[in-house]
Amino acid sequence: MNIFEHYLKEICGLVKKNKNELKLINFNDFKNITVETPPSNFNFDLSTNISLVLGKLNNLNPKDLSLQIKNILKNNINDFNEIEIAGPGFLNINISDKAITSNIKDIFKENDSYGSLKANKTFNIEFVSANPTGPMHIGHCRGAIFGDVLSNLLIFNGNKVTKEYYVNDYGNQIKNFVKSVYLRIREIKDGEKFIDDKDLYPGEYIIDIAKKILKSKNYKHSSFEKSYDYISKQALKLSMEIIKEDLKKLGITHDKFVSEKSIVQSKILLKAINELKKNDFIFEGYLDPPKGDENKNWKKTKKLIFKSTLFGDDANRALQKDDGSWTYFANDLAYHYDKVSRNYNYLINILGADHTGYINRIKGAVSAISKNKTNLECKVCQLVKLLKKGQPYKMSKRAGEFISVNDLLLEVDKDSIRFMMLNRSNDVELDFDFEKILEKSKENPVYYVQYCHARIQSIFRTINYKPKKDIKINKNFKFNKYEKEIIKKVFEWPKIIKISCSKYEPHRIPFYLYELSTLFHSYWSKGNENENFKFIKDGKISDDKIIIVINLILVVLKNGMKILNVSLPNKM
RNA sequence: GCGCCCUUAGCUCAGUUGGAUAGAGCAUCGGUUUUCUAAACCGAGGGUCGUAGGUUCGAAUCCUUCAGGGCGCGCCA
Repeated sequence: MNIFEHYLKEICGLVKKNKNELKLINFNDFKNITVETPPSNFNFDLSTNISLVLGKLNNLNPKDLSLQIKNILKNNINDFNEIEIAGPGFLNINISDKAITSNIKDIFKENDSYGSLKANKTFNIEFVSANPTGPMHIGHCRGAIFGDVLSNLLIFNGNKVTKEYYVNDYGNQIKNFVKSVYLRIREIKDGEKFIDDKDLYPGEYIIDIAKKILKSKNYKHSSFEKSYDYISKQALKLSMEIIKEDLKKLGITHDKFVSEKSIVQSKILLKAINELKKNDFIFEGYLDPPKGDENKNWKKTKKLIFKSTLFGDDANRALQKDDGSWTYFANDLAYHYDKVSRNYNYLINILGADHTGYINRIKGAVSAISKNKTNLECKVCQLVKLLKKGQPYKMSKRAGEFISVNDLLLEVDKDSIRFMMLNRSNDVELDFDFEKILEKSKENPVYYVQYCHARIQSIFRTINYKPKKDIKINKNFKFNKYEKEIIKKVFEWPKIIKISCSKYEPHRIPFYLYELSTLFHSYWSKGNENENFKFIKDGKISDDKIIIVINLILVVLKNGMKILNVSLPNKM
């Protein structure tokens, strides 16, 4: 039930039916014609630009056209009460109280699916994919929550979503990680002091992993080379457990974990390379040395190269290293080959800002693999600036001085973190302020929205109301202007879902919920100014339509917070 | 040098995929509680939407120029 689309259809249908009378020839499939809420200073429910768009298309004066359309609408759509022509030719419309109650009924009927468009597509969303070399830090957190909520959003909208984690358990960083664990084991067992090297991981958690490995029966203390296989297997397992634990605490789960190592060791990589070779997307040749700096390690060697410039990348990209082994990109290309073969309608990757430069080549790879059939969308989350006492915190996983998710959760609850991380567009940097997030006030949006729910539950407790599935609506309800504002806001919910889904922008949901909460708090407070607006009198609800309005708010609040996976406490 | 993102009120940011007089929060100033939760509400002031052009009935939104800030430009992952 999206009332805007519902009335848009009705209006367009009527206009088309009366095209001769209106002297309309061109329609252009009613493109660009909208029905929306007019600016608040106009006291109307709906507004359409139909005369402006069709007027231009047919070379007619929009105001004259408006006048004619107005008459047609008035005579044919019972739901419309008052219609006004405004500005350059907008039609502003008030809908009848009867129509409002009928629309409300539909919302209650849909209840926990109100807003869903029942899209029924399949998505694969890859997110987090933090290297299993240590716990998650606050920077990973944003992308993790973004990906999780985007998934929930698309699921709510009727799609099937696979939430996927690509485990980078292969390559030099892993070797260094394993070496770090080994050196810590030596330190514990043989008293050899751990010497920090810029390539190694000095963090405390490495010691914990080392201790755990030492405890296991199967560990045999030996040289690095001899113990490598066992340590790497165990260390990676333990490390992934740490990450999964962090994710769990944040309320995030994945459906599928794909190991880079397994991709490399399988035949997928060669299959992908061969197919791209066949289609002339790969050649054997030489690359220019990297621009800018004089790279002393540069060797000109012949290798396989992907033609990513065909897809708008700055340069073609190497698939093999100097020694003939595969590059990270080659592995990732194979991984995406696998994803494409799984036949999703849409692939989405959630990346950190430091991976922006990687987008063109991987999108190019997917285009080449799928022959342009599969679209990969990469959503970039900009940096999180961690502030504490006004001072920015620097995070570096390498140095072992990062703020881990675990540290963060000791001070801030999961709900606040989730809400805060989404309370910005992914395209802008996010200030994450330790002080602010602990505040219990309007400045902290999560409390404000939760408080709205707590107040509603408090009303229900006071009047001893048990939420029912069938909510009775009296057809003769006349809603006042405060109530109408709330109802109109609730009517807009499906539009929020639609645009959030189509643009992959979950941040619109917390903003919307905050605005809705503002309307509720304001409505509630009317009773402070005027006794007649009090919700409760002598332990009973003062007016039945209040039950309707707050139940409406509840429908959207619950649906919205379920998507965010943020709790709605009954008491605060 | 190149690519991506950002630039909207003093500060932090929204802005319904081109609509009408550009909106919130914080901060500032002034009000509201013998009361259903004041973790709240009401009011006031505050704007050349970075700059300069262009597209059109109409631009914060689309195109181009320039400026400022962030991130990235490996045969690392």
